[in-house]
Amino acid sequence: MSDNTEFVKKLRSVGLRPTKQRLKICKILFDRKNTFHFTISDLQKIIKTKIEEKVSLATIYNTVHSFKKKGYLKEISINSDKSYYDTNITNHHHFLDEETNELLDLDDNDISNLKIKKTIPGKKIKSIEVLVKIANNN
Amino acid sequence: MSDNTEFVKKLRSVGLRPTKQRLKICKILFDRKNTFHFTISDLQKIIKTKIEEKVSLATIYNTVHSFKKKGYLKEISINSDKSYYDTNITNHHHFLDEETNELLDLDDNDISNLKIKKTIPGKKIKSIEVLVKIANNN
DNA sequence: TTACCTGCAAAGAGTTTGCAGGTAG
DNA sequence: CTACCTGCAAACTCTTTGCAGGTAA
Repeated sequence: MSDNTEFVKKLRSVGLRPTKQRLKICKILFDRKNTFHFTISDLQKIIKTKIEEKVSLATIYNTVHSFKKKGYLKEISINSDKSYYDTNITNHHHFLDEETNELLDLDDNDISNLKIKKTIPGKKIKSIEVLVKIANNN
Repeated sequence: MSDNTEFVKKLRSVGLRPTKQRLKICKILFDRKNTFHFTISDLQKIIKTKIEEKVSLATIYNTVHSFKKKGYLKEISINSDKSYYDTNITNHHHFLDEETNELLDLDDNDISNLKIKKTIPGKKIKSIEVLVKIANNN
């Protein structure tokens, strides 16, 4: 937390200079126990609320994109007007609550051994993402 | 084809009047053997190319949304700047080729019996969508 | 000092909406 | 005739880009 060394290393490893704006973004994204699902505007609101200083949209996009490229953030495949990101970069899937639009993690082993039986010549599988849409039980 | 009766019925069943613009959209969407994955702008281009007459964007959006609401089209969950739709409304999944950005159908039984072991109290599963990202084999 | 970064504002892309004239029933 | 529909353009939202001043190394 007060130890920014880890965040400085993280930023350098993606080729970004550790500026104070980026360190704040790091703190919000990575200084937490639980998985965090967010959109860019969620992140912007949190920065505005929790932190005395403003960080411009351009900087937020740029930083999030760099983390995503390096694999420190995952982009979640749901159809939405916005892009959703996830700080949980392990192999896992999602519930999407259609009522509240909330995302919930679904562990890889909460799914019976998922296997794709069809193959495409000359192509290999890069990732498998499962989205389970849920709604109220009535 | 020359028999529009089916399309007229389809349009009425979603609460839309069978206008000539909408019948053209129907012809493109539903008068085909194979599944059709498209974006609104794909559809617009096809209309412009194959059909002598112009159909406005507003009409295309409105018609596609009505079909989707009624379940005659499925929206595919991928993260993209655009929305993708699918004329295959059976239970199935997709390959997404990361090289070409093309979508390919993946039959439900091309996936080993998919089962979600985790449940959320008070919620039930509405749908399960699997997206398999593929890329060149090198 | 140099290369990179920031904030701002403008520009882009996809989608939605308001409205005046047109058409199905 | 009435309600609904069409095309157009403007408006909106999210995202990207250009640029002038600022900062890390």
